Parts: sequence; C-alpha cells; structure tokens
Amino acid sequence: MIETRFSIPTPSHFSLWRTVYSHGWCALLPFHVDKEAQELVRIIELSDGTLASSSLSNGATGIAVRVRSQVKLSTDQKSEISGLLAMSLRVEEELSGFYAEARRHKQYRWIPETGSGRLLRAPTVFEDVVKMICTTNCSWALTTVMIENLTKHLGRRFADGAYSFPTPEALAGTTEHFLRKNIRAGYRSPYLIELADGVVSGRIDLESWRTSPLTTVELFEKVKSIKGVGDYAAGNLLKLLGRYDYLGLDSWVRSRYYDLHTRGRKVSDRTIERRYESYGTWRGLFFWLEMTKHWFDHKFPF
DNA sequence: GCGTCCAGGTCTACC
DNA sequence: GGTAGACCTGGACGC
Repeated sequence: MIETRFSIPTPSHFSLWRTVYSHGWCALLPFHVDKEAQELVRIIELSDGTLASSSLSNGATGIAVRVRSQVKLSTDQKSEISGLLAMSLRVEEELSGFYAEARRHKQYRWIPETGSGRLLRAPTVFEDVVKMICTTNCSWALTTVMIENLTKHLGRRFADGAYSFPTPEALAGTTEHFLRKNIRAGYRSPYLIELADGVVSGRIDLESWRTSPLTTVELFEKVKSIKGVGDYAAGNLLKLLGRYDYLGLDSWVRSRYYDLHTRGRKVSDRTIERRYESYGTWRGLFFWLEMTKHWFDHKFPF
C-alpha cells in the first residue's frame, strides 16, 4: 500500500469537526469517523476507476489528508481526490454573507465563532440523493442498514476491506427484487432503480444541480420530480446544493422545534416557517444549526 | 409471543 | 389544492 500526504487549505471560520458532524452523513458509509485516531475516513472512487482510502484530520495548515492506494497516484489523481474532499467539506463555499447575518443576531453569534454552517455532503449528488431517499419514512437505524447494505452489496471493495459507494451503473444493474430482499429498501426500491436508470441514460443530470442557473424555487421543483423525493427530502437536498431557503421539516426536527420553542406543544409547519422568514435565503441554515446546537454542547467533537 | 404504532415521508387516486 | 390510504422495515411498547 502506498501512502500519500497533502493538505487542503481552509478559510477562516472553518471547523473540520463542526462540518463532519453537521448532520448524520458522517455516520453513513462510506463515511466513517475513527474516533480514536480523530479522523474522517472514506473510500473514494476516482473518475478512472481507481480506489483510494482517504483519512482526514486537523492539520497545522488546514485539513491534513492521508491517502492510501495500491498504485502510486498521479498528480491528476491527487488533485481529483483533493477536489472531491474539499467539495464534500464545502471548503470553498462562500459563507461571509451568512456569518455577517449571524453576527447581527445575539442568539446566532456562536455560529461564526465556532466555524459552523458547512454541511457535509457526498462527493456526488447521486450519493446524496440515494441517501436522502433512504432517510424517508423510517428510523435512522434502518437508514444506516440500507446504506450499509448498498455499499457492501453494490460498492467496490478496497484492499482494507472497506467499500466505495455504488455507482449509478451498479445500482441500475440490479433489480427491484434484489433491493427489497438484500438492501431492505422496501417500497423505495423502484424509486432507486428509476433514479439510477435516469442517471445512466443521461435523462437525469444530477451533478449539474450544484451549479444550476435555476432559481431556488425552480430547482426545488426539479429535485422533487425525482420519485421518492418529497418536500422534506428536496428541502434538505437543496441545503447540500448550497441553497438554504427551505427548512426541510421532518418528524425529528419538528419535535426538536416543539421542545425548544413551544414547550412541547405541536404547531403547524407554517408557524415554524414564519418564525424563520426574516432570515431570508439563509433561513434553512439558521434553522438547522439552531436545532442541532445541543449536539456540540454534549458529545462532539470527541 | 403477538398486535399495534411509528420513525428524520411520498405517491396516487379521488374529491 | 387538499386529503385519505397504501407502502417496506424493524424496534418499542402494551397486553
């Protein structure tokens, strides 16, 4: 095994572990947090099919990256890995406007101070969409089971025994019966096949969403045109595309809101949305960070 | 041990 | 445009 090391420069107000633990993605394979080594680990599949294992930690000049591969990586391959990791960690996302807005509100000043606000995403939109569909209408425990099954049955095995996330081609090459029986994806199975088929055929261009010229409302409708993606999933996928106009309400976050703001009393979604309207296009990000602030009070980063 | 409910919802048919 | 019912799974809960 050949080891390569490099560093990814980070902007001010960047926190690796606030980003890694920004939501549940770090607990879904191929992402894995090695708490003992204090590293975020994942297998990356490069555009030429090469597999590599990347380990990320805090470094003196940014994110310290350690890559293991079976062949010596070319300059282009190292550059591709660096780009994919930087993109997943939202290193280049412009948040100065968001932080300026946060400083205007006493209750949100902790956000720029802690380097919060960057939401971890997968190297591909395809992976994000598949995972988001697998979070719908089930417990988090079942989501982790479905994603683990997907990677282990349809991903590629690296030398260390870890797996990559399946490609659209790998998913499209299965059957609804296989996904129901082996992945435990249930009624989501035909949705996943249809998504993968659409990507493979070129009918659906998911990767273009990250640089889409569409308005956020238009993009929201486009995301929702994917079978299995409704208001909750589309709202949260937009956050991973850098657009924060939607709250992405689900039962967990509603419950959290009731605990924080209404002493446990249920209120309508419209009431929740009204509370954050004044934060404009950043409202979804303020909302999510407020709902999850307590995670870092108790158990994160280590 | 068994039945029911529900969890980080969505789709379709029907009104 | 609004809503009821169906849809996979698996853990929690009550009996």
